Amino acid sequence: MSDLVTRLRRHNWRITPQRRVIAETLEGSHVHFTAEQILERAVERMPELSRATVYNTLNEMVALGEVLELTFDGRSKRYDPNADHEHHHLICEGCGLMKDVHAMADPVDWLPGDERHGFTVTRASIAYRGLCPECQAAS
Amino acid sequence: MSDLVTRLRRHNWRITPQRRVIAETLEGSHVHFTAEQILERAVERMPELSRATVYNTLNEMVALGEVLELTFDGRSKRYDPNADHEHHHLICEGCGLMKDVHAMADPVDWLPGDERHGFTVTRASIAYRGLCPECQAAS
DNA sequence: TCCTAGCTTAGACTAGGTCTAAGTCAAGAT
DNA sequence: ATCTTGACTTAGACCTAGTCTAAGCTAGGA
Ligand SMILES: [Mn+2]
Ligand SMILES: [Mn+2]
Ligand SMILES: [Zn+2]
Ligand SMILES: [Zn+2]
Repeated sequence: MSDLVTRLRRHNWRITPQRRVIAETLEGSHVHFTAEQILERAVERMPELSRATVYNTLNEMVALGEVLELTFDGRSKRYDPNADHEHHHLICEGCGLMKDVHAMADPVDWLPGDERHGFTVTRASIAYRGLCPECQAAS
Repeated sequence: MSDLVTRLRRHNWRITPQRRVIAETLEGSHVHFTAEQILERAVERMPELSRATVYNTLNEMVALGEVLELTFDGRSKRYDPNADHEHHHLICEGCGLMKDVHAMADPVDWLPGDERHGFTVTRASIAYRGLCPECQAAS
């Protein structure tokens, strides 16, 4: 019983076998998988699982606010089960490696009122970029 | 003579008629266009301009560091000629409207050393999200 | 003038993601 | 227990952003 499944259950959202496998595949990892990677892994446990269900399910979990959708490169979206812990990301520009990081301040507090253009600002995420140790050595 | 063209000239990079039209199309706007929008507009001035040249040219300007590539949604990339002024973005979750904003501090300073995982951190960008005045009224 | 490297082109191609139409399933009503 | 109905799943067609290819075009240097 994964923590993500527990959180999903609270939204009286039907936990079908397919949805459970997808959620457990996401939760089991400490990385940020693409939809295709999730399909690839989930299919090992449920071979008849379809691509459409993976995409539908991920989109629903994002809509419920229990999974984050990350789009740092222009390539595939990545899915992050860690939606209940505020955090940011550190991305290697060499190899794409992505780490969770925690900043010392909430960036929303650093946006002055006259820079808000009348918006209601609900959240902010920081993308830190640099080179990981391996890519530093390689260059 | 646009400011972006002036900056590009410094990299001894051939300013062909196509590249000039693309750069001026980008520069002339205060918004964040997609490649297709740039093609659409540039073609009004140079009808034989090709899609491939627009993509090649945008990628080169990004590689030169004179244009920023923004990927906030999982859809098309957006191009920002304002690469010489450090800034962040405020995005409406309702309609996608994107505004430039300036924070009161550099987020790199808020990332403690023990959160850097051995990376060299070179830059950080903040994506603020919320609802624009129009989308607030509509909801 | 000729050569060469770089630039541009049309259009084929790829990959990520969405949509459709048909079939399956499961919770609540009877 | 069976029925009903809406929700869920499926295969595969489809869409769109972006890349690649092969051929032709340019411009600057020898
Ligand atoms: Mn994360
Ligand atoms: Mn901008
Ligand atoms: Zn790296
Ligand atoms: Zn809006």
